[in-house]
Amino acid sequence: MGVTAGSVLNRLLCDKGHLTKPSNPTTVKAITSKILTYLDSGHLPKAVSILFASPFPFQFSLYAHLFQLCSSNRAILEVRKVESHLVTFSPIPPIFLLNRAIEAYAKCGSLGDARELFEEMPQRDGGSWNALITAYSQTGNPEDAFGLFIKMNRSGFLPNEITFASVLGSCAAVLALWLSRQIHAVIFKYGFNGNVILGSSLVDIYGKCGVMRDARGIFDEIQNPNDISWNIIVRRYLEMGEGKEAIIMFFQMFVAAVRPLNFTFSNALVACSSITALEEGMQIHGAAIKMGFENDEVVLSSLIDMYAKCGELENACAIFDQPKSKNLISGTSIVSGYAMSGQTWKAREFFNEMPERNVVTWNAMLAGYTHYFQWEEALNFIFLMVNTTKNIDQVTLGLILKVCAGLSDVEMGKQVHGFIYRHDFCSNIFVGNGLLDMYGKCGYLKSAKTVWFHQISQCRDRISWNTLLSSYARHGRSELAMKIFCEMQLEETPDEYTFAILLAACANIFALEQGKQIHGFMIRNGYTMDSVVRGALVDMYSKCHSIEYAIMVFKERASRDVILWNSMILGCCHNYKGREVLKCFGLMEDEGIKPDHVTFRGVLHACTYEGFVELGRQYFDSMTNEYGIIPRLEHYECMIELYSQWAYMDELENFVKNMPFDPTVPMLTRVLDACRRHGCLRLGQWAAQRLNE
DNA sequence: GTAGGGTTAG
Repeated sequence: MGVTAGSVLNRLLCDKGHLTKPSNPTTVKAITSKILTYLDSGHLPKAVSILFASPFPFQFSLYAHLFQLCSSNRAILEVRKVESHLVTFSPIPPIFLLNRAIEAYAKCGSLGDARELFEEMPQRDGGSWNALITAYSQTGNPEDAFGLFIKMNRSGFLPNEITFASVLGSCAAVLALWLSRQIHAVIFKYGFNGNVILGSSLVDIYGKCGVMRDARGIFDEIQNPNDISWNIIVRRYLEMGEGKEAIIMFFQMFVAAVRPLNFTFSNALVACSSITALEEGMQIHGAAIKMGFENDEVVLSSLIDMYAKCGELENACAIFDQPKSKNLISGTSIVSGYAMSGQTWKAREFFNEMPERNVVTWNAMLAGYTHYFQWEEALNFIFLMVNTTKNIDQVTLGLILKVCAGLSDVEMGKQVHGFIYRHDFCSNIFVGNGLLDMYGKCGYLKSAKTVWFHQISQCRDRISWNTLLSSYARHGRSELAMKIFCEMQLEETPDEYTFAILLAACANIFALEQGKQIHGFMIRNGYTMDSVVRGALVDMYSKCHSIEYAIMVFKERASRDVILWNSMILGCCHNYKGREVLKCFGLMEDEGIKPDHVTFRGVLHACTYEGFVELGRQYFDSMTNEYGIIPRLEHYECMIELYSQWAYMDELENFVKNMPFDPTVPMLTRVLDACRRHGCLRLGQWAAQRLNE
């Protein structure tokens, strides 16, 4: 251990004999210039080591300079030497220099030295308090910083801007909203409310605490918000899920003529991805180039990710091909972009050619396979991953569990469970919920319950409850689901997702009364009926053959997206109201809503019920020709059903023999059945032969 | 001379 601040100071105070020595200008001057030479060549320890060659004090500015250099170099031993020289040879060291020493100790990570020097100082000023409060605040000791702040006030020192900034920093670290509001009031009282830094800090805290209205109010009152202030407000909107507002504020920066930081560009671009605002993203791209960010690695990576997430893979790749763009992060963005747009094959090709990958890259690829239900590929990839890299984290485990659930492979799920147990991922809520979901989807409700009580009982959240509910609902245990819902309300507020699960549970067992009760509960408790919930309601009412109620919910509000239209269309299908389906399809188009593959499933079903064979064929053709939707397996199944049921045997034969893929077993069975019923030998023989193959 | 934000990918 070196000499601590306090002990040197004590020696100084007890033994003042050598303090009366006169200074020697020539010695001091010579050593100063030697020290400066060392500093110029970057030799801080050497410079400090010759301090004691002079038994006289140096100019104060030299000490200040040395403390600053020690801080940036984290050179604790040198701080001690400089302080030692200062207090040994200056009769009364100026307070500001000792404050610098406190700051230097703190920057070097030694709160002990900082505190000791503070305690032993013969005299303190407000700056000394500030230095120590900042020291505690910046080293992650917010409680101590608050304590010192109170002590400072009691000792009769008035806090200034610096004090408030430090204390607010601690408030932000522990989200102390209530304390922040009080300090906000005091700041106002002292007239510091025009201060940009304090204003920005308050915006930061209110934003972090989720009260964006207050945050925005303060932001609007800052007279000249600077780049950091703008960065904070954009970032906070983004974090609160208000991507649109974040982008609006970003463009406001240009009106205010403040040059954005590269991080602000990055935040704004993430905001664009979050709401797939490609148009705005491209404008930001243009602005970035105009303002000279075309070689900024952070901005380039963010641009690549924005284009990839918005489905513009060509643009993303074009930027990636620029020399400054190629790195692990942007490469991972490309993999993720291809994977999550369904082009898993391209993603894999790119993945295989990457010079380096990390766990995020691997997860991005795996997420693509799971998202598109490519279980076989996912499984092979998992084996490759386990054999290639030791890096598996909670995201990987969550995805692997998703694969187990998708394949209903509970044996593999149990093995993963063992791995989770052995590698101490048990306390991770993300993994815990994944386990719960896996057992639930595999129908192992008992195991799900064990996970529930023994693994996540301490840390369960709303997602855990929803997962448990949906595993009971999926297996027709509706009454139990309702009971669990009652328990849930004791510790979590249900969300829209909860109700969608419950309504689906009711629909599955045709529990109209309970469905109505949930509907009423939501209305009484002021839940927003978003399109997911309205879809679940339409679905429940139509499955329970209360089509009038379904229509009522459907017509309630004007905003209807494709999902809600689909719910209504499938609801009509359930009630064998084929003509209504086709009517809906027309109205939907009038509203400007583009039909998707689910819509066409409903439409083709409707044509089957009503016997509109020719119309059904026209709709099927229009999918590719007019709407750009590639027919899926289920649409081919619908057409086979349509022709089979209405005995259009020539059309059936032509259709089934010209599909772009081999007919599946259920398809051939259906064809064979139709041939038997309508006496079509040739096609029947063909189907039987294909079945035997 | 002391004070604030942020690190893009799953």
